[in-house]
Amino acid sequence: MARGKVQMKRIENPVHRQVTFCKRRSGLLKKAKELSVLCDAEIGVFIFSPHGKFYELATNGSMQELVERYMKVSGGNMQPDEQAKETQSLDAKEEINMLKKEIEILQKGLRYLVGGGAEHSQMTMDELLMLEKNLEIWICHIRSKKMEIMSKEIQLLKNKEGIMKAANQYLQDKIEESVDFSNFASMSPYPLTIQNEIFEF
Amino acid sequence: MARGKVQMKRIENPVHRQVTFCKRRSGLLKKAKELSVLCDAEIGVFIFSPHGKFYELATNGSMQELVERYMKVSGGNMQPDEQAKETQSLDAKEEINMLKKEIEILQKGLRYLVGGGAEHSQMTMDELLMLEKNLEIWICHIRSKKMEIMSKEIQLLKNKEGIMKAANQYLQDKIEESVDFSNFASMSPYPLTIQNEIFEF
DNA sequence: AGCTATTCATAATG
DNA sequence: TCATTATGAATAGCT
Repeated sequence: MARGKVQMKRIENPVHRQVTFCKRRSGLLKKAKELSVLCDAEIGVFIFSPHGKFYELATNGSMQELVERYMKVSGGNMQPDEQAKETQSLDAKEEINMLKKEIEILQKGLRYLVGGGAEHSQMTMDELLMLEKNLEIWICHIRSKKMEIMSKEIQLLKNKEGIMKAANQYLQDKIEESVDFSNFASMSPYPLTIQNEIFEF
Repeated sequence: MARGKVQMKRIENPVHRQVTFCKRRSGLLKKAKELSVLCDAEIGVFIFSPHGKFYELATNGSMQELVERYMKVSGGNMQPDEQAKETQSLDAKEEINMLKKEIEILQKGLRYLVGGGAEHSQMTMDELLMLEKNLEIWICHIRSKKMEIMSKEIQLLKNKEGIMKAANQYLQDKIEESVDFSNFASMSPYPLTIQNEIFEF
């Protein structure tokens, strides 16, 4: 340009840089307008100054329209973030509805259950019957669970008993053996205390 | 420009227009790049040709970033739709979190109260006993509530019965009176049907 | 900000 | 589409 060609690199002198920014910015915007008018094109320009100031030109009046059009055109190229936000918005709504439904159900159940005396003052006879039935069912579940646990414990104890008996027999045999061998008959009368030490019950 | 000043209006000749569009477009993008480099600015340019073709320049590489930055900067001017979507997204997230928390609490309560059939697989015997006891207490509450309701209904019916009896008596007396007075003895045998019309049961 | 010398962009043309 | 060129436009450096 005039009075000396400029190097295509950042102007280090801040004053120069600022001045040039001003001048060229207006030049750019003017050129953009001209192109728009002459060639019937729609043009949008963003300019962010190094100091964060923002300038824009939108030849059709609304930058939003341009941005939206840009979104459409770049379409599939929509950045993951943006696209995510888009679908997320829908997902969120669905999720909220789901959660609300779930809460409603839970609350109904809780209200039903917890009501505990005062709450079911407004419940109808039918609702009370239903609730009673449900509670009875749950009690059945609980009792069967209890039975299950107890059965397991019984089985476990039976197994232990079997093992203990076998061990007991084994020890008794040994003692009898040793009595025969060394003639210490006084060691045999207490086999049951020995097994406890072995199996750590 | 060269060889004749141009009128600042749409170039009607389509060939000229297309040529000018090409040249000026590249010129504009060049200027934009220069401004960006010289002045350390970030610049984005959209160009939509009249035929729908799309050209863009983003000095920092990503038009998306610029668009997002534009969104931020234009902030308050953000179009209702966009802004709504934005806040909606945040609101939705918050709401989801709230709802999830609520569900968690409710589930905890329900799990504690109900055990829900399968849920108490990990419950201890003590917990099961506690739960069973609670459920039995609730059933008691419900049954007493049922009794209460039934008592009230019985009382109500008894009251009605009393009223009906009194009414019946009253009517019978009247009829007897009228029999005495007008000698229509045939009207007295059906006092019970009359009371139904009066009390609308 | 305004000026001017100079470079740049580009309209017209081949 | 590409190259050339004459000319208007843009602007760097200065005040």
